[in-house]
Amino acid sequence: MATTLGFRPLYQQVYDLIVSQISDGEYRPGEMLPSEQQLANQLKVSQGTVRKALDTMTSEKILERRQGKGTFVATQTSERSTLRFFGFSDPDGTAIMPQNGEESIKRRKGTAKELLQLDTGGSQDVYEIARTRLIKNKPAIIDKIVVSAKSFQGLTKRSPINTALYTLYQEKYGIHVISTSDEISAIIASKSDAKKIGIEVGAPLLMIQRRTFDIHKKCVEYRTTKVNTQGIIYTARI
Amino acid sequence: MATTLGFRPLYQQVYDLIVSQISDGEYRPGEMLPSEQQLANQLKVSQGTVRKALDTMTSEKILERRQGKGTFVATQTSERSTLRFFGFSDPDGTAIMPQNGEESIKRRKGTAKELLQLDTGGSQDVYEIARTRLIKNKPAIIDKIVVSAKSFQGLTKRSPINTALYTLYQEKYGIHVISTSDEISAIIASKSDAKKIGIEVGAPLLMIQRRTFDIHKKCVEYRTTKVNTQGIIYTARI
DNA sequence: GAGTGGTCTAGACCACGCA
DNA sequence: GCGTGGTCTAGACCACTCT
Repeated sequence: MATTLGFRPLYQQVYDLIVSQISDGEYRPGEMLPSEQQLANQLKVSQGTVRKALDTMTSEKILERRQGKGTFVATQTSERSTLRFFGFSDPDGTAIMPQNGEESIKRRKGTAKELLQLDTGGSQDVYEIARTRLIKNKPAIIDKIVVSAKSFQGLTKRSPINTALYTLYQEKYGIHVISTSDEISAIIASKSDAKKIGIEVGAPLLMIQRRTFDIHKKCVEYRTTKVNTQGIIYTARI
Repeated sequence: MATTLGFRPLYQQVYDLIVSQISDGEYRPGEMLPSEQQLANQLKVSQGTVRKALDTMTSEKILERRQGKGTFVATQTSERSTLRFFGFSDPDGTAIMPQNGEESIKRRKGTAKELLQLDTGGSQDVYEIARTRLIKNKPAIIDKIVVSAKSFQGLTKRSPINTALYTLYQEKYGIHVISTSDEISAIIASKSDAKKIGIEVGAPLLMIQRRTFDIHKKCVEYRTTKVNTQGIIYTARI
């Protein structure tokens, strides 16, 4: 069955296998997986063991299960991808979907800090996406997004990026985002910040430094977001 | 076993029962629950069904299970209670534990907004705890904490509060905190803010408006925290 | 009616903690 | 060595979806 050393429970082995099949593209987003019974037969384990693996993946939002239909690889719809972890809302609580504004992408050497945060797999080059985003048609958010150039070949050619970024990562680069970690602070708008989103120098901005992790717990994106929180609220739920 | 209408799965009924026993004080924090087998016999369900309920409660941090020992009602240690949901850290990532500074508690009528957010059960009175907290012996955090007076009888007499608040809620008022929801924005320090934590008027502050929920998903606390993020970072993980 | 996931059971064996 | 939780199995029946 397994050597005692380095033993992993069967259901975790099943979990690992299916995760790697998803990240290898054997099962694509939206696609239906074989039924529990079929998987159990293929893998020579009981249905209960398969279920435990699938249930874990469901709670991690990697899969979606629908009674009477089947088990599906989760898709990142554009709404979900932005709001999935943390999102913006009106003071009255209704969710806000920022629209994309100006955007530029360039390739450059990563700074020491960026390479420390990102899991580049040895490569030194990164893409930097700079963009503004609009709330109610007014610029309110400044994003600087850094990703490994190695993992995102040809990203500059995709500009302007019209879909949500996490959707792009998934569909074009096979990167399945499952978690984020945010560091949040308050800063004063610099001259260039103020110009980009039409506020005075010295106005308060929320700064969010986010690391984004894929299905393998690898850090695939390092993002700095600055938000003018006049009339907007950043929400975190747990 | 159950009428088709209003049916709840057995494991959810078990879950509900144990949750209410914990909140009624039949099982106290730190106490050991009966074994799976004993519970199964008492409740006339299979061990697997009990396990599913206990596993859910474990993932919600209501219980802790230790192989070979037993299942225990979770306790809020003072470190965990502050850092459990979101916490403060140095720019280099090490966690910071703020110390309590000045504190005052008063009883008053709740504002419309507070009564809307809080689950007061009809009562109009609230306690407001105003306090500052120190980072590296310097005032850096301003808290305003509002709770229902009905649920927290005699709170003024407990001042100054030396333990972590969530620990107090649990030990003295039988309120078991299990989740929070934060709204975050950036503001400019007012004159009174500036005075309290020794910064200039107009400096940027992070403002966190938090609702805290107990084991019954009831909102038991509405808290406004203002943080001077010079040299401190507020961290959120998901 | 056939196929899917959802619930529930009964029983086996393993790994851990402790006396 | 005993009691605990952790893993795994095999099989039953239910509820939902689609044809």
